[in-house]
Amino acid sequence: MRTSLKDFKKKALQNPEVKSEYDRLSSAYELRKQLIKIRKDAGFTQEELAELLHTKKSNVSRLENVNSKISPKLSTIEDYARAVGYKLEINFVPQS
Amino acid sequence: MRTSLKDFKKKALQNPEVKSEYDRLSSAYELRKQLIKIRKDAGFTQEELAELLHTKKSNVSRLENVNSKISPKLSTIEDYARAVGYKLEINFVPQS
DNA sequence: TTAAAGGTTATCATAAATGATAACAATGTC
DNA sequence: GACATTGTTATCATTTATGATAACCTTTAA
Repeated sequence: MRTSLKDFKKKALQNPEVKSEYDRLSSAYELRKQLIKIRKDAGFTQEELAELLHTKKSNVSRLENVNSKISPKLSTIEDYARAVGYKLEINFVPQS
Repeated sequence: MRTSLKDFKKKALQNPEVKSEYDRLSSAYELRKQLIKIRKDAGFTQEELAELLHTKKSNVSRLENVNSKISPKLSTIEDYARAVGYKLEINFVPQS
């Protein structure tokens, strides 16, 4: 990232509105990266996982896709995690 | 509003318990208990929080209600948490 | 260069979460 | 008692996630 762009990002994040949006998007991004990671660590393809979840690979792809506009249900994430041998741990941490 | 959000945040960060070990939950039941806890800690009624979330108190009640059969969207929980001064942290932990 | 495997995208139908309204219960205060 | 405040429950409308199907892209290996 070039310096000017970095500066812009830094400045933009000082705007509370922009920052909250950034936090939301980045957390959604992180979530999907984690989903993909635990699936691959478990050795499943999307299609195999889809079968475990009684659904189709296209739906698994949509869930994992970073560009997706959806906000999944909590149970969907829980089911996904359980199918690949994980469980969800949710913490509420004070905003700083 | 009884307690301003700013006052709450300040107080929360000074509290060692809140700062060092945040609230953990594993089940939907504990999730809802935590939702109620962070709302009350922030000094909001359901109606006040509903207004912050641009919704109605009955919907907040439904979300918090332990007997509720719904599995909320991730964004709903995130919005709720942010409105009372928290953010969500989600971890995938291996099933034991 | 083919085919197969893994993943993506578009679309539509359905199920379920959420929004809104109203009536009600519980609780405390005067 | 009457009253306001807070939270609950039921219901219906609307929005949205999810299910299903099909076509497509990308990579890899034969």
